[in-house]
Amino acid sequence: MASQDGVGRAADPVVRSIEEDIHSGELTDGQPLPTERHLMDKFGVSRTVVREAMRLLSSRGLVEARPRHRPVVRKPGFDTAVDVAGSIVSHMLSLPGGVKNLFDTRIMIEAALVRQAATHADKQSIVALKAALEANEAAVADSELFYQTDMRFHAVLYDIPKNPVLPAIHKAFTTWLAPHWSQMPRLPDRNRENYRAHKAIFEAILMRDPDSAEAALRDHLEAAWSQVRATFGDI
Amino acid sequence: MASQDGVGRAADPVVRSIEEDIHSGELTDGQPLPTERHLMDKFGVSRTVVREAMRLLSSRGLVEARPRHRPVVRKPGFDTAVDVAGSIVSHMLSLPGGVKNLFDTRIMIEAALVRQAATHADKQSIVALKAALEANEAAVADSELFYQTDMRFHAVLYDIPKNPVLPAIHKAFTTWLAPHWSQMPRLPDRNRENYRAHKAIFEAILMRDPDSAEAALRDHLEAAWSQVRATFGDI
DNA sequence: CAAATTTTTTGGTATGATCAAATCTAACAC
DNA sequence: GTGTTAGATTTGATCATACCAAAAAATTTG
Repeated sequence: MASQDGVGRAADPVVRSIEEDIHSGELTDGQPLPTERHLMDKFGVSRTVVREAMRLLSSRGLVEARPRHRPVVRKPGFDTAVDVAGSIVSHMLSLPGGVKNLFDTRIMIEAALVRQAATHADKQSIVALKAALEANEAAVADSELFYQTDMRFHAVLYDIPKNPVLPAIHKAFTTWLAPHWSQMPRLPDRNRENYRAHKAIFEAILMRDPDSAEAALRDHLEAAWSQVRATFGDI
Repeated sequence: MASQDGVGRAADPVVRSIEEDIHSGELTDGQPLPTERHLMDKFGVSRTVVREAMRLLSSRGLVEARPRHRPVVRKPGFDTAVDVAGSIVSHMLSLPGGVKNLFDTRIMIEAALVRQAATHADKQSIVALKAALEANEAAVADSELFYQTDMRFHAVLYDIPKNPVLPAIHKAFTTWLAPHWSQMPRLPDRNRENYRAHKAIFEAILMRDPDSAEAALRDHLEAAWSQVRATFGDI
């Protein structure tokens, strides 16, 4: 709830104006904003306020403010929201059970995805999934590459419904869970096991069998979780 | 992606320190932060930097900075992340298809939820769901109350897995989609129709039949979507 | 014309001042 | 003793100015 407190900040009008310009396309993606000194002229405020406005905009993901550079306009996508929420989530992941809760959510969503894939995936998606699976198989010996193809395989699942929200969710899961994953020991045996799990999922989708697909996916991710648990203990 | 650019901001150490204090419980929830002048003393930086740090913290949801008040520590929950991401998402919802994509995501997730409810819901959850359903029925004549009990019914679905991430997701959906929903005409007939849909979902869960539950839920939400569409046209 | 160098611009930070809202303090009435 | 209120003080918000170092632009140089 955005609680208004009677008085607004002086930076507010500046933010709103720039927000509108971005929204209306006046300021387009990648374009640098006017200089701070120019903006203080334009809005008749001090530089303090201009900088305050910049920071508000950047916290909303509308501009990207690299330290000593001109702020750059950035029209947000769903994944920008993930970026912004990231720092908060990472705080919560350190709470007891935080990672587990997030991982369970991932299992639930991917279970839904594979069901959807099994019932509705079009030919093109199946092809993409098959390609990802083969790349995964080819990478069994190279753990780093396997990690990437593993992520890619799951990413394809999120692409299947052709809903841009879902890839953003996938990005959220990977970036938020990665710290706990990337420290895990990588073993070819384990890679092979994971590849087989992917293959089982793929085949269930191919057979248009949502129940098997979901079961295979759950097996896979729950096994992955117990691996994590074995590595880190209770988290 | 948190792109590091060689040089860090001077506010960074301040942010990190306070972040840690909040995290470690040194600064507890609801407690006001030290004054700006005190902080500049403590960290040996100018007030500019202290204020910059405050802005960063508040953009991360770790402190709540009401305009003329002392910033207040706020230990973030998953729903804080929703708050922070909110302004971005609302920007994107105005893009063509934005609302539809979000709504489709909601359908997918709730479909997964009712499946889960049908297979794993414990007795207590069933009771809660039944209570929500009855409240919903009792409110058919009062559209405003019906709206609330409707939301409540769905909220119970998100509570069933006892995973705090899910209620946060529900909050996200409701707050982000509410603007489009709340303008809809409320009619007792429509309420009754929605109640019947809820009842069908509940009964399928009671029968431990995930397929029927999912089907009933999809019917329900897709009908709701076509109502929205009939009201607003293509969005 | 391209590369290196100088100049100008611009963002980051520090200081100090002013103002109004909050907060604290103390006098005061009941 | 308690609650209220007027006054003093603190404190956040904003402004103005200055300085520095990095970036960008302009200029010289090979």
